[in-house]
Amino acid sequence: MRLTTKGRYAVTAMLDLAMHVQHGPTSLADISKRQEISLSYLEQLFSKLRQSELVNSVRGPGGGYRLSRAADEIFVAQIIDAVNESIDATNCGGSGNCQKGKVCLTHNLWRDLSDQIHQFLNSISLAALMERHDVRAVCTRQDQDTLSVTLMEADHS
Amino acid sequence: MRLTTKGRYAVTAMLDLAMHVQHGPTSLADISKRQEISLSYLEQLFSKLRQSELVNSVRGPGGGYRLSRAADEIFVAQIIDAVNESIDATNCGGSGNCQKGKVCLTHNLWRDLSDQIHQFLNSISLAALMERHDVRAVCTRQDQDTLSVTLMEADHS
DNA sequence: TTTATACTTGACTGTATTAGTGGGGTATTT
DNA sequence: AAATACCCCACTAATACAGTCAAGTATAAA
Repeated sequence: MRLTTKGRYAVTAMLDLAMHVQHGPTSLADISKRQEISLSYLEQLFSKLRQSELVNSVRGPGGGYRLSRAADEIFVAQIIDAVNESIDATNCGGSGNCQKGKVCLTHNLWRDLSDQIHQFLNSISLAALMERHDVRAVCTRQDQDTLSVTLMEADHS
Repeated sequence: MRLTTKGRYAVTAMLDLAMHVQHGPTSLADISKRQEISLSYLEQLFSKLRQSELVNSVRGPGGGYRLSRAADEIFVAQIIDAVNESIDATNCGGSGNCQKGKVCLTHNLWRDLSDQIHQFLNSISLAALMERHDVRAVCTRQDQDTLSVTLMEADHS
């Protein structure tokens, strides 16, 4: 099992998308600035998120990505799954053939752990995250930070 | 966060140790046979388990390892910790400086997840695992398998 | 119709960690 | 003394992450 920057980036980006629905489609460039994630890397992640039908894309100027369904119908576990971070903690991938076709000594422990984590992450929707005060505060801060950066860039040109 | 073969091996080996206390110290060679873990790799893991004072070693013939305290005082989380598999799911290691010294958009989500996992793994002792029927069944199977292997080897010589 | 925007795809690279190997030790019992 | 088993260090192959680069295609606006 692995939970690394990859899955964290994916969830962060999806939450960013959810927090900016009111401005129409969100470009990866915007997400990249706000969340400080490499644009090219975001492209890879969104390719997978699109394949899993978690987002829709709109091409051309003013385009970007949109959530493919309501924020209360998208759960953290689905996002992590989409970018291929397995939540499974067993060695055998849950099949139970860890030792010569039979279960190993600790198979059920890892199965229980996997269930626990999955249950937790599957109980949290993007909508639930959006309602959190800490999330709203960070979002406001990020919007102001990137706004002032944009103004400074305009100033220089 | 990472939970791989490394942590699984460590827990499995510790449980094996716990299940064979009645025969005195358990050699790594025995664990290696029963659990199908490379002996050299086990040595590395037990070096760390020893540093964390989870096991004691007895040198010389008939020697091996022993749990350093009762099985109901050793918890799965401690074992995984001992071999350096971090249970922390945040990017910042829990410090909260993920984005320019402040928290990132999803920091608290990962903190909550880490708490959840830690709570779960810290609630399970080796003693609790030993009582499980599935664990006892696998243990019996392994003892018989390695016993017959030993007999066959004696037969050939 | 041109042009800029922004998505799309694929190949490629550096780095870190895991998982495992191998060889030399040292301590202790028989 | 010889066998056992811990102890320690250096090394390797494979894998996956994280990121880069480059060449496209689709579309809206000018």
